[in-house]
Amino acid sequence: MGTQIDLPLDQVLVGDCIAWLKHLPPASVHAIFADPPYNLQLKGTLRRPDDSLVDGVDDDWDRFADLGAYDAFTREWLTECRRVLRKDGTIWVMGAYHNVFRLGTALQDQGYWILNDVIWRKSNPMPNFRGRRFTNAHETLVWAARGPESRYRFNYAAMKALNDDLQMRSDWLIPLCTGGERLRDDAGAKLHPTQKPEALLHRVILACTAPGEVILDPFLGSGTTAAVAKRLGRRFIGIERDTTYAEAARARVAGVEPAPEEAAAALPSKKEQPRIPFGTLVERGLVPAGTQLFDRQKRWQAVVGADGTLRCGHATGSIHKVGAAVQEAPSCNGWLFWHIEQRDGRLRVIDELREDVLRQM
Amino acid sequence: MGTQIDLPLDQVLVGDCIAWLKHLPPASVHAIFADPPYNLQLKGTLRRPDDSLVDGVDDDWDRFADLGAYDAFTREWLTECRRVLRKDGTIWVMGAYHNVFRLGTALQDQGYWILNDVIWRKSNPMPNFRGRRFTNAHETLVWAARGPESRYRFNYAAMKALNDDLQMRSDWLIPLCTGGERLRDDAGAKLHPTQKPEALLHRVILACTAPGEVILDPFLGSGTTAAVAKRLGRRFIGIERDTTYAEAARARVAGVEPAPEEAAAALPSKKEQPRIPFGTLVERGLVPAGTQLFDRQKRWQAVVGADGTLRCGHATGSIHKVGAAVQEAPSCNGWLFWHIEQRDGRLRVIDELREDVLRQM
DNA sequence: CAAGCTGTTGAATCTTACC
DNA sequence: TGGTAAGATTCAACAGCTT
Repeated sequence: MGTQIDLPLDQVLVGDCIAWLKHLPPASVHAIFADPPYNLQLKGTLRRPDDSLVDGVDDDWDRFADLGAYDAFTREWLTECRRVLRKDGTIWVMGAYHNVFRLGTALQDQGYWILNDVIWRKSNPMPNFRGRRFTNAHETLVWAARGPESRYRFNYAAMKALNDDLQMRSDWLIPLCTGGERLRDDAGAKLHPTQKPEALLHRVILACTAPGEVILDPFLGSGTTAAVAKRLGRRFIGIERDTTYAEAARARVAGVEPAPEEAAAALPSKKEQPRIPFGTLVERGLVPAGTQLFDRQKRWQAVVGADGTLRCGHATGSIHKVGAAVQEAPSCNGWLFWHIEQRDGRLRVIDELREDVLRQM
Repeated sequence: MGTQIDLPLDQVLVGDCIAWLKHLPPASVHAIFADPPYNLQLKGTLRRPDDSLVDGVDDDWDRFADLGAYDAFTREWLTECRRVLRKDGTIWVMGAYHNVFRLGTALQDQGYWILNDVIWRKSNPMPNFRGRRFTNAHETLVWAARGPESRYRFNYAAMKALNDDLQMRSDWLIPLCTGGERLRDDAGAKLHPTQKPEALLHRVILACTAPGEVILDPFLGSGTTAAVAKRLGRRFIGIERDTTYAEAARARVAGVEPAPEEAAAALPSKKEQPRIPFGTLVERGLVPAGTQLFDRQKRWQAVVGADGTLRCGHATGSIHKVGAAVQEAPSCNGWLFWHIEQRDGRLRVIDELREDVLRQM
């Protein structure tokens, strides 16, 4: 523990993270959280359907000449991180599909031992405005030990408590950082383009550190890691090369009140009520494509498509839309309107099938 | 399309996938789904998937040699896949944290263009018995085009329909393959250690192929890809080196009943429907020359010319150009902006007239 | 005050057909 | 091949205002 005396604890260091890391003593921090540039490679502009402009990440710090340059940068800071990490420490590295495969490969190549890949599922992601891909609704965190033999810390009980006494899974549902939590400049614009939600860091820090231990963030940005660390009674070392961000992080941390020691345990988790689209019943074979559906009096019949749409004469669309169309009604709850014919000839309302699926989950 | 005659369609090919891929003509398949082995073995050879390797590591294994051998194998079959893939085709590659970073990096290095990483969230994952990690509750699918300029297929409307008229997200909740769907041997043991659920392949195939197109699976295993392809009216090519699995897959496919043709077709998007110029409505008398058009709030009005142009003050041109001009917007979809006044005085959007014409064709 | 309506926004690799 | 024009495309959360 003597080396900790030399550590710049609870400080925001301004400058290049690789240079700063080289100044830190070896095997000195218990955990690292790194949210490096993603190398998004955006081209042109993107507009929403209402013609408003999307404010994409086009900052200089996210531009690299090519994948090779990005890999070289990644391997350099990861090498220094591994030197600085204690033998029993763990590292979190975060990214999206643009860069996360480079990050994971570099971690493995350097001898880190991956423990989990954790999915941050965004409850409110930005949609895909042009309809050319799936909504990119998540980011990935790779959690790794220093090596395969590491006796790392995992606060299993705390994670289970945080998840209503169920084992914490590798997929986490957490909203974007918006509203009052989002730092803003004097003009009311977001201060940092990619500020992470405190809930995410709360879970990360609680999972792999004990109170008083040191967590290092080489890309501190707006200071979420430092703020949550202080609130949870951990020590932090933050490195940030942009002076504006670093200043904002310092001010933010200064305003944080550490939680009472006994309260640093758990926040209530929001229980998730899964929504079952009709298409799910089709995919799972409960209502195969081609099945005929009927209303209760068998006045109408419709055919199920592989994509979960119904077709009845000219009407095509969701179970609700087609139900409304055939009745010439303004709206219709298709779950209660449509039925399948069972083997014994009796009708069964499809809402009961949905309940079967819900029970399985 | 002539090359398709040479393709071994709807067959299960037994043998090494790289050798078989080299025999297939270039640019011949519309989509590829690959669920490769993620085991590494000593001396660089690979064996088939086996649950036992997750944590057990041999003492004398050389980590670099093993990762290198896995990478070499990955790059070899991905190279052949890229040759066989049509210019506008897409590939799905699936893995877990042990191997998916190698897969994604290899894809990018070979020029593939990642479109999404999709998370298969398991509703019923195996718990982590020792409580040393988060429950590993997901696997990752990487979806990629052949290159950044590819004009790939994405059945956006079908995916949206499958999800109750909300954009399909990158996280999919699907149960493990269990119960009656799981293939078993005579002793009742599972036939294949990693049989994928049909619901997963249903969504994959529906997202990126049209009926009649060809999907290739170089690691067919128990044949889920082939079975779902047949049921959805797609053609398949399956490669599997284990004769037991290959035989089981053949028998499984033979028992599959294809869905009716109209059910297998995905909901066509507007882009895929034949284009109706606005002038057609004028020609056919649905919107006679001289008709006045209004926006929804009747803030502007325009007069229809005999050539299908609009005139509104100084602005003259297509319905789109004039719509954009009066709003001073960068662009405008005139079909949804302009309305005609009906006899009862109510407004009707001209897009509905276009749909009437489409139905008559 | 509650309920409802409007406008804004978030790590974005976001079009295609025709000439 | 490139240039131009047609026309397709959004979800959840929050803030601020009206009813």
